[in-house]
Amino acid sequence: MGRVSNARERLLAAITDLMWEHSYGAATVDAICSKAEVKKGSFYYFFESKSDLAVAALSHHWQAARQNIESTFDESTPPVERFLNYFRLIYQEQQQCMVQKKRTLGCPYMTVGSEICCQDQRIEALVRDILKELYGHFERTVRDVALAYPGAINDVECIARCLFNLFEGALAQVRVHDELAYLKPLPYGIVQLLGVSEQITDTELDLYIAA
Amino acid sequence: MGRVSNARERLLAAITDLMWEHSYGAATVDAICSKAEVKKGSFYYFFESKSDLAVAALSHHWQAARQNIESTFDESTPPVERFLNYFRLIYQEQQQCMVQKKRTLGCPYMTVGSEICCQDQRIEALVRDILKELYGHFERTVRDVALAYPGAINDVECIARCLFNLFEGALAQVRVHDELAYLKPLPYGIVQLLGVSEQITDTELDLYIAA
DNA sequence: ATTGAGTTTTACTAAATGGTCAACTATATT
DNA sequence: AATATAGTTGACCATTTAGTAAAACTCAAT
Repeated sequence: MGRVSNARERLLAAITDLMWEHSYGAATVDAICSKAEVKKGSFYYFFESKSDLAVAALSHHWQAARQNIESTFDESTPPVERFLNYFRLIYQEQQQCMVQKKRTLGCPYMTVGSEICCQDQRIEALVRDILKELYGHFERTVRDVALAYPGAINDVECIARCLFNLFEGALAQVRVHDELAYLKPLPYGIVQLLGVSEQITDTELDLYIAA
Repeated sequence: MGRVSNARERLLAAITDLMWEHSYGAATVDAICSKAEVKKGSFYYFFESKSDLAVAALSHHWQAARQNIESTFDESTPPVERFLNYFRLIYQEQQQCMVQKKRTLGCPYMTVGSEICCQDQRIEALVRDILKELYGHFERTVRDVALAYPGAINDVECIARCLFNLFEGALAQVRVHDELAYLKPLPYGIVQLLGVSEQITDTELDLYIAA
């Protein structure tokens, strides 16, 4: 009973956009409300605080992204390809930002996490969990590469962390410079770090970069 | 004539600390003033605006860091060692943060840049310039590695960008997780990306990681 | 000791901030 | 049609925000 509303969803979308396009600090309650076309009273009907909304929004965003990521890192795909496909996913996401927001935006979790990590403990904890879960896919996949190409990798965790850093670093660069091109070196870096550069031809790799 | 004052320097130090330890948004004029023990009137005597102070502070911080970085990347050092020494520099800096600020803080330029890149054009432009200058050292050094180990590297720029991403990614992780350990995989990643892992023994590498 | 530039201080503003509340409205169920 | 319930509204509040104005003070050189 009572009336129904999608204001909650509009608020989640609004703060996600504002945090990603600008920053958590720049996403004021007024700005969120006007973007979501929701009055402030309704804001506080659905959420206890701005920090609360941010947690819900990041969580929601991650839930949505998860499906895509899980299928990308599915074990049915050969492990090196999983990373190259994940690269393509990232590349396309940033391309879409370019079209929709006229800007590249980088990784929303890392961006918000880096801004907020000394301010809001709940957001900090959530971002850490998200990044750890994402990293988990990296480590598992590197382990599969180690099985597929014996001798190529001697320290799985070390290589997995390097790959993760490579991705996050590239996304940070892309955001700051607003330049998609900063992603292009990734496929080369991936095969080099995985020690499989001899197993994969340059033309195979170019398919991913051109994407 | 007139008196001399170090209030300007105290303000530079205060905003640098606040931006790095928290964020640009969290560094309010009042917070800066109280940290610097300077009254607001004096603030606006020395700087036109908060954004002005931020530009001056980042610039000042970079000028100070530059000397250390330039000597680390000096051509008198063998090129692979330059990267490993730069890693050590970074590691020690973060270690120092841990002692002085009870927290790791990551890369101040990337952190501020990522927060502010869609808000303040002057800060954005400055951060881009700083990051580009730092990247320049990477590219030059990779070029020297390519000369020293012929055949190891076929695309200098690509590898240089990957190394830079690796560093910045690791620093972002270190900041978000407040964990120095996230830096440890870097030396392995460096030699792997440079394709010189066969030229360098694991024990040699461990010297850098243990540092 | 006077000068005058350099610096500090206090008190102020106008706008923006996060947040509250009681009254109101729409709607699904009975 | 009545009613309970879910959602909406706009006016309001205290606080914090960046920034201003100008008087008061301090010190080095004359």
